[in-house]
Amino acid sequence: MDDIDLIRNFSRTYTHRLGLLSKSYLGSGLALSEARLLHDLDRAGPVKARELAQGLGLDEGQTSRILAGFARRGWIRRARDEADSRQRPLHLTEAGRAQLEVLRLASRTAIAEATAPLGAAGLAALARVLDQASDLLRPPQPPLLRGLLPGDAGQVIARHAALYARDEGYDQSFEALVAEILAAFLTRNDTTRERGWIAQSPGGRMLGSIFCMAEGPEAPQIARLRLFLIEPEARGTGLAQRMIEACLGFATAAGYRQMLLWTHESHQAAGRLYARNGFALVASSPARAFGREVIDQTWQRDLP
Amino acid sequence: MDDIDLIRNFSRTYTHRLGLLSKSYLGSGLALSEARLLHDLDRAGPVKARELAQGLGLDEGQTSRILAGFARRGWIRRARDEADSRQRPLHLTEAGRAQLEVLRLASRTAIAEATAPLGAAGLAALARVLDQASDLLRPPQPPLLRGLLPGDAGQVIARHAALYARDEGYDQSFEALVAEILAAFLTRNDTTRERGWIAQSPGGRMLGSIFCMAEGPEAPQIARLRLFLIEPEARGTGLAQRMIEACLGFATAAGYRQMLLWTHESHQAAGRLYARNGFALVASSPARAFGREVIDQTWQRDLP
DNA sequence: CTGCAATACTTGATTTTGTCAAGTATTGCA
DNA sequence: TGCAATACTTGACAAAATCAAGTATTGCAG
Repeated sequence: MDDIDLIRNFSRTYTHRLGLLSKSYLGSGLALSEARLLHDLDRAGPVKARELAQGLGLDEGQTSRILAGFARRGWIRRARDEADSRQRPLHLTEAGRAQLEVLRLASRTAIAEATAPLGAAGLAALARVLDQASDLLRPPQPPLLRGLLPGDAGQVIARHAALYARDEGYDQSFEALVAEILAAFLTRNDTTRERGWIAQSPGGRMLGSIFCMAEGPEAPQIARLRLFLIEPEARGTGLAQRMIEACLGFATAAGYRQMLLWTHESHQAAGRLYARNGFALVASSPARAFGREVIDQTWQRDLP
Repeated sequence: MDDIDLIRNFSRTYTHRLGLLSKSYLGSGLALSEARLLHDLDRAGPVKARELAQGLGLDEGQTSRILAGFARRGWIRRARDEADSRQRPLHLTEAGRAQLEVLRLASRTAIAEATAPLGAAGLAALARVLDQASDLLRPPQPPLLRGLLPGDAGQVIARHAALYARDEGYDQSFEALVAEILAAFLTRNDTTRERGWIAQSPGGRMLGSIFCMAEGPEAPQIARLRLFLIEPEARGTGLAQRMIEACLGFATAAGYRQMLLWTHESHQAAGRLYARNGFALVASSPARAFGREVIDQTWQRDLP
């Protein structure tokens, strides 16, 4: 079962269990197309009929008839455009908004009934998962950089372990190492000298992580960039650059004079990124780590 | 935005971006209902028309007409039931299966086109997320207990941290502690004396965890049950009992004579579970931990 | 400034699909 | 034996979608 079959499979399960996709609106006397149209009318400014039709993939003729019905029922006002009187910019009236609320309640009831067997916790889990799907389906928005919340460290560990196991064949000792690094970071809790960032999509999916950590009490002027990871689907979007800038900026402000980082030769895209940001390769040595032969690299740059 | 609004929101986004729910089948000349019906006909044994109609929420009359069309095109055979000649048990023919494959390819192409803007990694992420949703929507299947895979330890940490922060207000020192415990467990990698189990749904969602760990070299006969957590939506299903049995069974087989565990007074359901499984409360003391006042409990039982 | 293509929407004709109610044949059972 | 229930079909109709042609208006090339 590949990715596309999984999606097909979901579509079937979903329409089966939540048949409301096509019917729930009958309770309020509106057809699905009418409901979708009414929903799309709910904007700040005026809308053009053609835009609506194209946005929903509806026939223009059908759209025209449905809109006529809305106007008859007083749900929309059709103005006349001063500059171009072919257009009839549409506005939802108060009555239209009220109808939209009726619709919303009907659809909520239908969903609540259809998901009743899941229980409250199951519903919450479903909502969380579907919200992530919505987030993926939306046109990509610039990610947010934020500090760590409960559970983030665990997720950073999980994603490091899963991706490095898949792409590099690392064994579980790598997951142990990452867990140790993060456990120590959280325990020190030195918020003035150390910081972690999570990149997240507007919908809350974790897209990556980066950490600035102190090298240690014996080298107070040296910071280390660690646990820099970006999810595959967020690579090549300029996010990496933003994250590294946040990290360098913090390290500089915190008074460090130098930053180190450790990576592997095989991460070539990462290497180019470090080079572009003023890092230089200062050491390189073959090593056996996490069940694999790798070539360790140490990069370094001075901070302003 | 509550759970139900998130689901509503997903429905809209999904139908908008993957409008194929209603149309893609036109490429193959079949209406949505026809496609769904054909799909549901694909079973080992014979099917009754009424079952199909009810399963899909279709009108029986409509179903009858569509099935007549299928028979005309040679996609199904309508037998006559020996015992009850009112029924006409349905079988998909080879031609019917071929048509189903045509449909499958058309729908795959449509999904591939609609998801093209996501890229391969985005598609994989979407498929992973929607597969979890399918899993939640399916009637619950008995969970699986399995060993740890890469990323599991991280997820165990994340879920402990997130749930205890939400329900008990624990701060990040708790996440650090869990990460430390797991890092040490993975590093020891003592597979004969220690083991962790992940409970997962058939679709792969993590539903819980439990670990049997050695108390330490100074007490070789004592095992400790740790990191026992069950996701809210999987509570009250008997899963906890299965997990504790797996853990006790392993500890006994590994030669331990006694098992300890540590919990808090506020976890009353857990306390009852431990009592039912032969544990006795041996110590109880107020403590300040993870930013909260709690009452620590130690439970203990002998192993056979 | 004229005429023709393009735009924004409407209307009509037709097909497709869904719905409701009545119809046939058969079974089970009091 | 007869009557309700079951399994499916058919007819009549309504709703929705589709295709094509229609009106009014605008923009712009010549």
